[in-house]
Amino acid sequence: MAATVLTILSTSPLVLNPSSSASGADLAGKGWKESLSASYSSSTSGNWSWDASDQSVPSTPSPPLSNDPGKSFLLSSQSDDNIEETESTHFLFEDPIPRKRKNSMKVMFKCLWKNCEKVLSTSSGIQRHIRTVHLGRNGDSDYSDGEEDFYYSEIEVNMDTLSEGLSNLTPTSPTTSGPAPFFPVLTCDASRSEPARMIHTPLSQSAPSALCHIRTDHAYQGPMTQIRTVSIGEKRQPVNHTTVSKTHANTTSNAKPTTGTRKPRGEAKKCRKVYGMEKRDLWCTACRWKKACQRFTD
DNA sequence: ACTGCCGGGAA
DNA sequence: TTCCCGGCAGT
Repeated sequence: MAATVLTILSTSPLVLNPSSSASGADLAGKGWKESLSASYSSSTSGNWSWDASDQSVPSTPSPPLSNDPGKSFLLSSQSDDNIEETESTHFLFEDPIPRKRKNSMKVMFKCLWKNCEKVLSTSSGIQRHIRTVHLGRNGDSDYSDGEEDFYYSEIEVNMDTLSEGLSNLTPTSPTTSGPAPFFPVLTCDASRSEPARMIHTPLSQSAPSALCHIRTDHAYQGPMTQIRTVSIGEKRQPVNHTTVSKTHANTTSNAKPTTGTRKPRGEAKKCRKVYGMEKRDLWCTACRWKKACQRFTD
């Protein structure tokens, strides 16, 4: 039974949903996921959850950018027939664990139950969700026989592309209008053949090239589930936007101990790396002279 | 090994 | 001033 469900889900998650527009509708009626994901941007915790089954159909065109967090919060607290939701909002404002900032990958837990692609931020949350909603167990008891493990998988969602949209305005293509035709600009549109899909969360909107990597840790789910290594978007270095705080911390704590002032080395690709030695004439002059790059500054 | 670039030198 | 490179340091 479980294997069947998993097989169906893992092989054709996209095929399932469009046909189930009716069953998706009652899920969509709750309208909580949008508000939650909307408030994601105002918080670092990222404990949002959304329903990935396609209710993003044009009939619910709620403008994703116009959500103001306050209203969203009201909405989400209003439709709280769900324990997970209150828990999510709880975490949203508590943020007990400082998350690693570095490459802002968020680990989420996705329910694999048929027609329920609920995503929660904690394993206990998803376990409880499965226990109560799908397995029909008592939600109060934390007793778990481990069966829930069959019905969810751990996924990683990359967030830094959110700021990548902003970085379009800034340095990658600087004022010198450097010829940067070598950037692999969005080579993977395959997974986005259906534009309407991407509308329903602000996350996916602001992060069009989000790298979404799904994996599972349950070996007994068989090889089928491992296929879900969907990489939406080119793995590009987020140029420039995270470096500021890092270098700042560096200079304040450690004021040039022994050697001279050596900059911590920015993480932006410079001319040499971008164009390569063979196209050295495309480098900026500074790079040609082995000076600090002027085109791709940090 | 590769990369970024400081320090210094030649033209 | 422009151009180049040795060599150091970070990755």
